[in-house]
Amino acid sequence: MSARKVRVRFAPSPTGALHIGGVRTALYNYLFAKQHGGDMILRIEDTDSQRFVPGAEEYIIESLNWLGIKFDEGVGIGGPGAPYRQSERRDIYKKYVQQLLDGGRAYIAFDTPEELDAKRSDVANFQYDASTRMEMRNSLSMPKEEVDALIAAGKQYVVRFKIEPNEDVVVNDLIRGEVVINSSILDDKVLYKSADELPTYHLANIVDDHLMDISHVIRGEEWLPSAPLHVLLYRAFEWEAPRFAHLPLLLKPDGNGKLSKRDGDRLGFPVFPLEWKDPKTGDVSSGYRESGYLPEAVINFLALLGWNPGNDQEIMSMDELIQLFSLDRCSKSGAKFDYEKGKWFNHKYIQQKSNAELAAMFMPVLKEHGVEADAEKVEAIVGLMKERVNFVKELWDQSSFFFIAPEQYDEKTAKKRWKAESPEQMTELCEVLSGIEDFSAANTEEIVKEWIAAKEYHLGNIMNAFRLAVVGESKGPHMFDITALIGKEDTIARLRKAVATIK
RNA sequence: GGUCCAUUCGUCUAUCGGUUAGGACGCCAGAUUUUCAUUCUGGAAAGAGGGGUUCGAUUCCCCUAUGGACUACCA
Repeated sequence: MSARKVRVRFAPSPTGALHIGGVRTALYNYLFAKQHGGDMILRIEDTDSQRFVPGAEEYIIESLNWLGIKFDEGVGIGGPGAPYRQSERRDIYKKYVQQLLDGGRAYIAFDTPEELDAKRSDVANFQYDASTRMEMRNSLSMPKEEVDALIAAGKQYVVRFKIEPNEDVVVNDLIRGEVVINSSILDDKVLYKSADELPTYHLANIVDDHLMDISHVIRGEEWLPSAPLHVLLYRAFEWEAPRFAHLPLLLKPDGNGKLSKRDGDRLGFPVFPLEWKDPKTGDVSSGYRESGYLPEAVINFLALLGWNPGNDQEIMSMDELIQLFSLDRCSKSGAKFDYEKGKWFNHKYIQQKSNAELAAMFMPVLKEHGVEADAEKVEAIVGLMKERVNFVKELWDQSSFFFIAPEQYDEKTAKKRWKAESPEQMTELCEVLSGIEDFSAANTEEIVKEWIAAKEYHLGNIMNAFRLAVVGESKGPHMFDITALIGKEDTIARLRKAVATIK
């Protein structure tokens, strides 16, 4: 391998929200670049003016920013290769298109899209290539004067790459090894359209990767079939081609096929990093961020979908991933998207957060429920409850009773735990509690247990009824941790209310 | 239809010719617990099929099957 400096790019098209598979591609590029001390470039491939969606570019940048995937050069940052938006590079492409034309490696074609459609429905498996191009309307089949006249008359045309047939083109893929495709199955790809004076993806991509000195092209497997075309293009320009690595696809969790936005809607999980509102339809799609995912968890989860470090380690920070990542440990086959495992990763990362950090994230949720609580109390509660949840917002379901006294009591639990003697015992318990000075968990527990022992009550019966009265159902952490947090007054009030209410 | 890529527990995957085929998620069971969770322990669960090569194939080769991607003046 050449000693070229590692430079990779993530080159999305601003046609909508960034798909989670695209995020993974960006991540692998990033990990690879950083591991080799190389550069990561963000290029926006907006050569299709038809499909441009306003806001998409900003969305992409914000998403990657949230996830901690950083760029060294590109749109929004600048750099020696600027501009990084392909629509701003028209003149550059024109020059290279002309070079191909002058060298006889490409030609001008006048066939309209309608004519081609007609031809395709007419002739089965029609392909615009060496076997058919002389029958078409182009600068190869027509006299030069006619071509010039048509152009002078303002007739729209495209420039097609002239592919020589019957040649085995070898793509050396870092993940898949040698992939050989015969050039005869390739068509004379359109490289440039006079209508909008823009190149198509293939030309723009090759020119930019060359000009930006990209050393490795790491992209989705959907590009593998066109990789030979790209190799041929590099050869036509006499440029050194970058190394290629085609990543396996992210598949639907159930059934088969590529993971799509629809699957997320259908199965109820996000396929986009951030919430996205389609400017045309107004449809809103959920995002990982809004669903309560920690960026670290999304990164870790995605990293392991198609790659592994070769041992049993699963929890890895971005820095560790950068250390451990390698293209030759990427799998070749597609990975079904396992949303359940994603949740588990989030659970793991929540456990790693400090109580203060978690409390800060929980505060807005409390506010939504109309609860005002001081940070210290929330921190303590979060510390008690975090191991039970996958998401910060689940904290509310688990711990709302800390903030709001139960309005009603779970029927099943009441039936099972509230005995005939419970009202009397709970009233007695109120007396015991009211006499306690130090209401800390340890002290309260000691005194209450002494009382239970002295009275020879059944510990389980007392505690379960106590819990029902304070929490409203049969759940929650250690009882005395709860009472210490809600305080003596509230504890007693809840007990009295339960005695008056539960039958 | 054509071309290319792929194929180990339900899912993500380990294994670079010799293993009781390992781990994780999920699932089930048990233990712990004043409840619910958590946690811990255990369990069920896999080499698509057929041919070769080899003393020996999950591993290498071929065929078949299945899945996927691509096959635009989209990326």
